[in-house]
Amino acid sequence: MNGPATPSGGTNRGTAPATPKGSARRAAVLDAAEQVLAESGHAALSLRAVADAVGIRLGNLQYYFPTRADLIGALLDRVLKRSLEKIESLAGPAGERTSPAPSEVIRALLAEHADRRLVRLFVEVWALAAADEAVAEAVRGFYRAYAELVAGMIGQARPELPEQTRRARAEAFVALMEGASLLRSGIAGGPSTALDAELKRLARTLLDGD
Amino acid sequence: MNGPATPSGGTNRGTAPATPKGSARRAAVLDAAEQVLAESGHAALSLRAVADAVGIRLGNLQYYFPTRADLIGALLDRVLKRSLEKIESLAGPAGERTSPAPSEVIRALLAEHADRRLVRLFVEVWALAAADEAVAEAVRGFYRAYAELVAGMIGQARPELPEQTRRARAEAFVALMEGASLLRSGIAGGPSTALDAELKRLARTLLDGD
DNA sequence: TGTACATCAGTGAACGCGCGTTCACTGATGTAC
DNA sequence: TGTACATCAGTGAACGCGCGTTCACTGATGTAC
Repeated sequence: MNGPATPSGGTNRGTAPATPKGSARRAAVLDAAEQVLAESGHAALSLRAVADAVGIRLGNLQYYFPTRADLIGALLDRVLKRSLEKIESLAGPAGERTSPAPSEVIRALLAEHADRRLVRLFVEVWALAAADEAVAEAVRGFYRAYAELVAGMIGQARPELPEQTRRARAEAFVALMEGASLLRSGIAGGPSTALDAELKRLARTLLDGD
Repeated sequence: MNGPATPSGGTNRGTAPATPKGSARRAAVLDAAEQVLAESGHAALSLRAVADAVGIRLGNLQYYFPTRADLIGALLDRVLKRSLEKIESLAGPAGERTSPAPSEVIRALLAEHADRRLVRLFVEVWALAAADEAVAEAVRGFYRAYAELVAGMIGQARPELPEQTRRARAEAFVALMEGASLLRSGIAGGPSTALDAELKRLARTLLDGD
């Protein structure tokens, strides 16, 4: 406690890591945080719990994420970015006509949230958004981009539809999928092949119907 | 601290109140807890915060709800019970043919979750369910009953449909409505009359279409 | 109408605990000369 | 190839705080006789 005087701590705390090891650690911390969030909810997402899960010390975790808000913010960014990339890879780039068939996209999206961990993660994200306007803005951005991609798909199948109709159908499609994730994941109901068939039928009429 | 010996505290702690005043207080506590949960999320739902909101002391609140789990459990029961009663009053009793027209039911349900406070409450309930299997069971029970009511309505409009189809359609209807609440409430998107129209169209095909 | 007593409702203080955050420090790694 | 130095990564302890819970107690209200 009475060693040589130092400047005010490290010089790079909380910024992007400059080293392979550093960025791997950072990713490992986010992985563990995701796990805790999906399994136990954000009330249980303490810095100590995450540090334990990674196997590092609290102070070390804070080298990467100085505050809890930093950790949650980075986690949120990564979850939304990853999910959007996944959807992009399923649907094809927004403006192009390289997409797979609608029924294939629907099947893939439904398969995506057979992953209960992912669904729970999103439910937590919704709850965070409900209580924090900054989070809500990020979440709305995600769903805007998601709907945009779906609207692009609809435009390929039914190019004569007016822009506004495509948009509305795309949003209804997203609503159906997100609601379905609740019903199919064990939170609000269990899996059911009859429901899946009905969802596919309905989703198809939204993508290329009428 | 050295007064006369007493038995182990009060005799009725945590059970149903026996007095008009008592049950009014109990309801006021639950009202305040709902408010805190909807506005700030369940991480902010502390016994002290609720007691402050009601204007009573912590110890007094604990006369009605000895533990946090008691409070959250009672809150959850009341929210689900109320919502189901509301849906019942909109759809008419399960077995009878006194229901209003499908389009009217859809309109009323969509109007219901124009109430952002209610939507946020449900998002918190989903998050609680995601992290607690006992809560999840109660939530699934609610959605089972909700879907049952919808299946009954479908049965009135399309009595020739097999039971399983009615059920699947009812679940898809519920999924659509719950997803729509996210998209329309500011959590995952904003209100849109074009989306509303699309949702109504889609919901009608589920209730009496084909 | 009065009195004794049980129950209901409410008070106030203390407890131990886990939390986010701050801080001084140390060891490992890279880089300039 | 060696050395000096800056930066990166990690350690360990302490802090003040709000939390759920426990507890002994008091005042208000109802009820039996």
